[in-house]
Amino acid sequence: MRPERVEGFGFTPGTSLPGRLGRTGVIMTPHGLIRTPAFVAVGTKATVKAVLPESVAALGAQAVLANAYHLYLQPGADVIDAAGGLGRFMNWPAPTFTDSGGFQVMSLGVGFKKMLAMKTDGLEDDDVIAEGKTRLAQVDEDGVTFTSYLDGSQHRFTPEVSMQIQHQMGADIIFAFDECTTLMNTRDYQQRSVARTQRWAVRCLAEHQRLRREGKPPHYQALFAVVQGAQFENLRRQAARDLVSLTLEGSGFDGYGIGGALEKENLGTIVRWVCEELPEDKARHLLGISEPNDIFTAIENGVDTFDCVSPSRVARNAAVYTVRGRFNVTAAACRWNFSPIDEHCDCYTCTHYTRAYLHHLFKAREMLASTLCTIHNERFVVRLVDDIRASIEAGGFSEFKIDVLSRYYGSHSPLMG
RNA sequence: GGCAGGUUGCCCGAGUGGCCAAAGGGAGCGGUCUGUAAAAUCGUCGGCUUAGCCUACGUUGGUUCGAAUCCAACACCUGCCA
Repeated sequence: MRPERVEGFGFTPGTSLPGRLGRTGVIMTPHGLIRTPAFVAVGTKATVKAVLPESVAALGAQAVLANAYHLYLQPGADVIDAAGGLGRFMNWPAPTFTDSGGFQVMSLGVGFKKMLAMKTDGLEDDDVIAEGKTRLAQVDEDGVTFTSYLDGSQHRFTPEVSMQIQHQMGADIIFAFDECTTLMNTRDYQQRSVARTQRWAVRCLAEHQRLRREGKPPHYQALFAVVQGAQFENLRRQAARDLVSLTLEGSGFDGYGIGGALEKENLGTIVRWVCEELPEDKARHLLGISEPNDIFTAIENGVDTFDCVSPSRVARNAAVYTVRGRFNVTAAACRWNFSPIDEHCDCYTCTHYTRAYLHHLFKAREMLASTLCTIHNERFVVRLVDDIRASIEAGGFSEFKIDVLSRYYGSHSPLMG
């Protein structure tokens, strides 16, 4: 597929969901269009793990999101710059995003998921760290000190550094450097953190504009601010309003990201609070979401694009999506099952391989297992979002949502074929 | 023929009188994963009527309150000597 070449950047809303914030639209980037809602595949280290770019394109992904922190550590933003930018470097001709490293403030700072599910009572914010983990990120007002997970060396990220790195790597859409907090942090900390993320946003915008003015930009890079505020309505709304009203030299952010601690039950509510404050003519990206129910919830509450590591990570660990729910192909029930993962799926994997074969590949620890299951899972999510877009345009979103979710979360086991 | 070492749960392998249904791996079985320190990680893993009982550490017999652990014989396996 040849991406359409466009000069600037922009977002044009299309069909709206009656009475709701959800809509279709088109994001224009120098490397082509993104028809929204859209799922953006994650390729943290400039590769969607285990899959060729041609396959990523073939499964319908419109854009790829890489990570500034990871690529800064390895191979270095200068290498990517010399290669002609992120897209050229990784042989991905379509639109690209880079995340700022803000998520790593949390993931390297406190550890991960187990922690997020734990009780927070009696813990000071500084105690919030996973057992047995070493804190690899330390936040202060000016920025973050990272300890490289690769070699232990110390690195300093500030809003300015993140902008410089992301400009050097040249993705079409870049994110402001934010602090991603967890649900475990106290309300007081969340409040101080959002305020700091706002101050960082100002610095990001200023540095972004300076770099655009003084640098030699290969093309227009769009800067998205990130709305934080955890589960608190006033923090979320205020954060969104502050970012929307922020302009320097007459221009502000090109779009908005929604990030941070999201209670699963309140995902829709939180997204709605934020999107109600955001202008209609700017794109909204929800960071890190991909479960089917979350996708519907996010879209109907105003999100245009989102990304998530889950489809690919889970695929490498043998879990696959079907219209009737998720299952692990390592399950014994797959050993003699010669049907595809999902009869309804049109992906390369489902049209060529059986559950029994994938089961075998995982048991034998063959790399192709990861490749094939990633192709399937990414296709599953991309297609779901494509179908949601079509249902909005056709006026049948609600029916489609009920239909999909009742089958996906219904009692029929996907292992039964 | 002689001397020495060995035989442990599906597999490998610790354990040399009670805290041993037996460490640790692996396999098997099941789960988890939401801006990727992830080809990671957790649980389970003899049976049952499961705070208890039964069956188990090559086989048979013995010592002992008590044996995978000590003794004897036998069966196989591995070295070295003839």
